[in-house]
Amino acid sequence: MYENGYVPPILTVDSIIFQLIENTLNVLLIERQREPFKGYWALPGGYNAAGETTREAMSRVLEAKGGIPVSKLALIEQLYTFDTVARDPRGHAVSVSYMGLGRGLTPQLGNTTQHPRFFPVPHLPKLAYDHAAIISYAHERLRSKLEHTTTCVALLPEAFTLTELQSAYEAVLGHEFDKRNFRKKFLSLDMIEETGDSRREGAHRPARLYRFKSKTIERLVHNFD
Amino acid sequence: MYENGYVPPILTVDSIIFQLIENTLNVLLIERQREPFKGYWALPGGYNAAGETTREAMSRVLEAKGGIPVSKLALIEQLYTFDTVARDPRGHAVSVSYMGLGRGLTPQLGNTTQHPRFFPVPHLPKLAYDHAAIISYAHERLRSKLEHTTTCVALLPEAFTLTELQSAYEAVLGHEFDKRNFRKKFLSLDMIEETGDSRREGAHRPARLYRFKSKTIERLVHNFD
DNA sequence: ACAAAAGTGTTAAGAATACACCCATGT
DNA sequence: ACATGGGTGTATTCTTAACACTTTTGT
Repeated sequence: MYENGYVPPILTVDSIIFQLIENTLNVLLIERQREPFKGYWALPGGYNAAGETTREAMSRVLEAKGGIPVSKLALIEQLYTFDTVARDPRGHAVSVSYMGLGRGLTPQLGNTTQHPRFFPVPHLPKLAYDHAAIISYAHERLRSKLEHTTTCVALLPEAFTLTELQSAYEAVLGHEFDKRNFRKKFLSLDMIEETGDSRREGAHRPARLYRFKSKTIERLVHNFD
Repeated sequence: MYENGYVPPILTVDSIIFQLIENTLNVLLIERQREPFKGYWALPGGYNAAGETTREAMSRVLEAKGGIPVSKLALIEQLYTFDTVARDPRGHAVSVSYMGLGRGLTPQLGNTTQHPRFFPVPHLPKLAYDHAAIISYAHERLRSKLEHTTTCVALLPEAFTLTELQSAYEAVLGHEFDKRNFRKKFLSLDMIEETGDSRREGAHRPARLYRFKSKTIERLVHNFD
């Protein structure tokens, strides 16, 4: 295959796709149809063949097994490369993982038999391989991105209320904020603006809608934590 | 090689080794002996064969081409996986990069013909491939680690003066600190302690020596920047 | 005595925290 | 009229930033 005796290791990709559902952070999993870990849940992943970039492989695998077209994601970022032991029966493999963020994602089950589903991160099913560790690594990275940057553009709809914004932070960071302090601080960062509209829903005062001034992810002057 | 037609891409590893020399951040480079980029300087890197973890491959290559035994490094951390184009004449390759930190490192030229040398980051020679971009990515990561953690344990000797500590920060972050504020803040973090000794050198008052209370890298309560 | 780096405190401005009530709407 | 979530201000504490002189040593 390659001249002069060089044999590369098996290369795989994994995707960790997060979205918020009902103020909770959720992650996309598929059900393993085969041993090892038959009946366990796993991150959508698969082989990376020669001639394919890791990002291409990730897109292909995510769509084929996870039922999510990569074009629906608002952010994709390479996470870490794991030297996975025992992932492949053929031996040692190297796995490049990507984190993806979006909102309103629903897996298209069309041609997959892998039952892709979003699970709330606080209540994950039994996980194959070291995927529990990978998810918590990804969650940690997401936490850190939220603290330092405007990453939540990728988790929220274009127009959102301050309460939704605060809930997104609370869901990812796992603790609550004081409403007045949160609003004062976020508004002082000068990264969001009112759309002018408001949203009526339920028997209470309508909420003003905001949008991010920039759709790209920016570094914050003062961090949240 | 592998059954059922799967052919993995070429996998390589690269190492970005930093150390401080005379209050300047330096990086280890080797001179390319062959085309492409013959005569340019490059990060020590090489092939990762099947059956070898990326970290093992990185250790092997760093010692063979860079003349630095990995045991001399105080910290090794995976940095990023680049889908390198045109790194290998045989086509698309995937390269896992590692950042290493140490002090007092001197390349052992024994069996290498690659002239490994440390170059000050502000004055790099002409670089092969996209290695200039990789070095600045690594530098950015190092900056961020220094701001948030006690990563400079890996850059300083066990006992160091506060002036040395401050110089390390200044060399990596690229800007100066006020001496009184820096000392006050660092001491208030409660992560270093006096050794009890001091160091006389030159025609001036001797400097007290300090050590980190923990040799592992800890998160700081308040950041530097 | 002088040159050179080590060491040291105070003040002012800005940021973070703690905390409780009124507002606009639907039923 | 009441229930529901939206919206707002102040006082205190902590952190940061700006700033200059004295100490100890070697020559």
